[in-house]
Parts: sequence; structure tokens; C-alpha cells
Amino acid sequence: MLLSLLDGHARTSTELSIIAGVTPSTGSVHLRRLEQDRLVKTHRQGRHHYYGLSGPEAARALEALQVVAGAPRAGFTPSTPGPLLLARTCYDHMAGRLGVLLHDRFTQMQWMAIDSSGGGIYQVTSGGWKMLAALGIEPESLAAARRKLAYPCLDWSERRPHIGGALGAALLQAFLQKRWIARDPDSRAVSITSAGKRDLAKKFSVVF
Amino acid sequence: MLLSLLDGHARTSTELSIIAGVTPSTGSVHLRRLEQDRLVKTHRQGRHHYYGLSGPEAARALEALQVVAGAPRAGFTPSTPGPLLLARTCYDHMAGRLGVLLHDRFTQMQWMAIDSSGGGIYQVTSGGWKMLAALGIEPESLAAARRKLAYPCLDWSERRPHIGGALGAALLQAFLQKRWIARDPDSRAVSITSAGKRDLAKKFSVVF
DNA sequence: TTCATATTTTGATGATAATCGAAGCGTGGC
DNA sequence: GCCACGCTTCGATTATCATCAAAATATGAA
Repeated sequence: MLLSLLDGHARTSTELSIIAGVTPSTGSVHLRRLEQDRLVKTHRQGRHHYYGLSGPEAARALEALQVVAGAPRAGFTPSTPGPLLLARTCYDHMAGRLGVLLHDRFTQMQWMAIDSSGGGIYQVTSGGWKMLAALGIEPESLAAARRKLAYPCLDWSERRPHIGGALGAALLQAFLQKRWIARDPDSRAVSITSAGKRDLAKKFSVVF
Repeated sequence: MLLSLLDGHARTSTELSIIAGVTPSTGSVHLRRLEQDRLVKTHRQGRHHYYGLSGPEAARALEALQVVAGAPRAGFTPSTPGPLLLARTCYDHMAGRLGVLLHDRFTQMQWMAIDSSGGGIYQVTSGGWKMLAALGIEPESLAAARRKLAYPCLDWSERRPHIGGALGAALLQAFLQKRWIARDPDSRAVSITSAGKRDLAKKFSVVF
């Protein structure tokens, strides 16, 4: 249930029960417990009860657990890259190979830099804002969000950080809106469109 | 058991059983399971079996879980700072208020900077090496270790990163050797000596 | 109002896991 | 060679947990 919620979509109690392979009554018990322990938040809309991760801390703990859970035996190289490894969502931003490459490009081009006051957060540079404006992302919209602007979020498959926070979320939305990427309706996987391949290579030197 | 191992010290099976409040036979079963799932590593020395965390991934997952587990209810400010909050060890490096302030100072003074190739690791600058040399830490000794040089490690009490990796471990050793800090034998807590208070203020502008 | 749908609660059952004492197995000391 | 010690394995007991069907609750639709 929790892993399925990592994509940022809230789901109803019955949906999550089906995903977990249990009856709704069983699922309901589990979700109540998860809510008590502040791992999920519920949002009631009519007769539907939507469950979503409580916040980035929960998402981070899950990803950290996946790192230890999925660690291959020593000296064993990983399997063939599936669509999930190429690009997927993590909570509300991009992860996988695409997410990590974007993170690298952003730091390499000095579009963002680690905040000198500590806290492990990134600040966007003036050059970065210029580039973001070209994508239709304005400083105001990011500053309005009551959350960290950007921070490195550890990627469980790449084992390297991708961009989390308000910036990461805005980039995901922008990419979706430009139809560079498309969500898989049934999973966290994200596919890169042909337009996406073309423009990502041009703007970010990211080739797929 | 796992939390007690976060200080980086390996412990014997019976020690861990006592900590957990169970008989050695019960503890042994748990430790075997933890070993199977690659959360702990064992090191056999004669008739003593020492158990320690398997690596930084396990430590990171534990700290991430503590963040969600210990998250106070919304709008509630934390309790009085105990010795653990002031300074403690995390795996094999310093954490708590001291660890976080050091991290801030290192980035602020540009003694280390985020590696532009990505990976969320820090590189030590030439100015940083000069400062480290004054502490008796040489580049060779850090490069020899087969581990990441330095990376931001999330602190569960401060919720901000401190310095992990080979650099973090070397700093802890150097501070201990200079008797700036002293280990509490029974916990992860670390106390700051009067000499430490004086020299830390002088060298790092860190006042306690 | 009445019915259908989504969800939770309750209560009973069965599966699973934790626990401990006793016994077995290495290792070090004498 | 013998014993003491630390640790693990085994077997049996007990507690706990997950699970589901049925009933209850709540919402929306007809």
C-alpha cells in the first residue's frame, strides 16, 4: 500500500485493499493503523476516503528502506533496466534515471547550488531562474508553496539523488504539461515521449 | 538492538539481548534474522560474536524511520535538549547539534562543496585540506578508505544534515584524540570537554 | 423515502511469531 | 583433558496478529 502511494496519488480504501490483495475490511484495519502512526493522511470526500502519504518524511523513509531491501548481494550487477528504472515518480517529483540525470545537469550547470546556511537544501541561482522561466516556472509559484524549495532525494535504483521539493514537483508538472513525459495509469512508471526525447536532449543534454 | 548499534560500536549477542530485554536465545533468533536481511554484519572473534550495522544504508534507513516515528504532533515544539541532542555519534561520525554546526561551518567556509558530478557527495576544497592538515588529517588516509569521502547524513533531532563518510569518521577520531570530546561509555552521547569548548569556538566559531 | 455503494466496526477463527528452557556446539582457560 | 563460557539450535508453549464475513454507518442517487 505504502509503496503504491509513493507516486503521490491518493487512493481510496478499496483500491489500496485490492492492491494489497486483501478484503476491504482487512485493508481498512491496516490503514487505520497507518494513520494512527502518521504514515498516511486521509482526505474524506463524500463516501470516498482518500489515503495518501503523510509527507516527504514518510516517502524518504520508504525509499531508504527500499535501498536496504533491494540491495543486491555483494558483487552482483543489477538486472535489465525496466521502465521503472528509466523514469518514474517519487512522491510528487521525477525519479529514476531521468530524475538523477536532471539533478546532475542542474548542479553541473550551476542552476542550483547547495544552500550555504546548511539544511541540505538547494537554492536556485539567477541562471537557474532564467532557465526555469523558459519552462514557464516562475519564482512566485515556488515561493508560495509552504515547503522546501529543493533538496536532494535519494533514488533507490540509481542510489544517487534526484530533485525533490517544490522545484521537483514543478518540474514534473511542467514536463507533463509539455507532454515530454506521460504517466502510466497503473504504476509509478513514466514514459518519455518522442517530443520529450528531442527537447530533453536539446535543453538538458539528456539523451535516451 | 538496531538503535543501540547506531553509535557504530559492535556488540555481542548477549549484550544486545540484555539491551532488548530478552533472553540470549531469543536475541540470537532476532539477530540471525537481521543478518539474513543484511541489516547487521557479524564479526566472530573467538567465542564472541560481534554484531554491527551492515553499513551506512542501514544507518540511514534507521535515522529516516526515527524522523517519522519521532515526529511531534503538528505545532508542538520539542522538549528540553538532553545530552543526546547536544552531541552524539551516528554510526561512526558526529551527530546532534555539534555535528550539524560543523557541517554548516564546513560548507559556509567552503571547506567542502557538493560534487558537481552528482551523487550527493561532498568534495574537500584546497582550503579544506589545509584546515584538515592542521587537525592532523591527511588526504592519503581518507582516500585509502574504500568509502565515500563525505556526504550529508540527515540528523534526526536537528532534521538537518551532518557530515558522514570517511571525513566524518576522521573528524570524530581527531576530536576524540585531541580530547575535545569524550564518549559516554553507556550511550551514543558525547560530552564536550572544556578544552573542546575553547578550541571549537576558536577554530570553528562553534559556541556551547 | 428507499436503495445502492463505500467504508468501517465487530467478533470469531486460524495462522504466525515471540518467547524461553534445555540441550548442543565451539572456543579459551586451566 | 576437562571445565567454564558465550552462543546457537531445538521443541513446546503462549501470545499476538491477520484475516474475513456479517453487521453497522454514512453518503449519494433515484
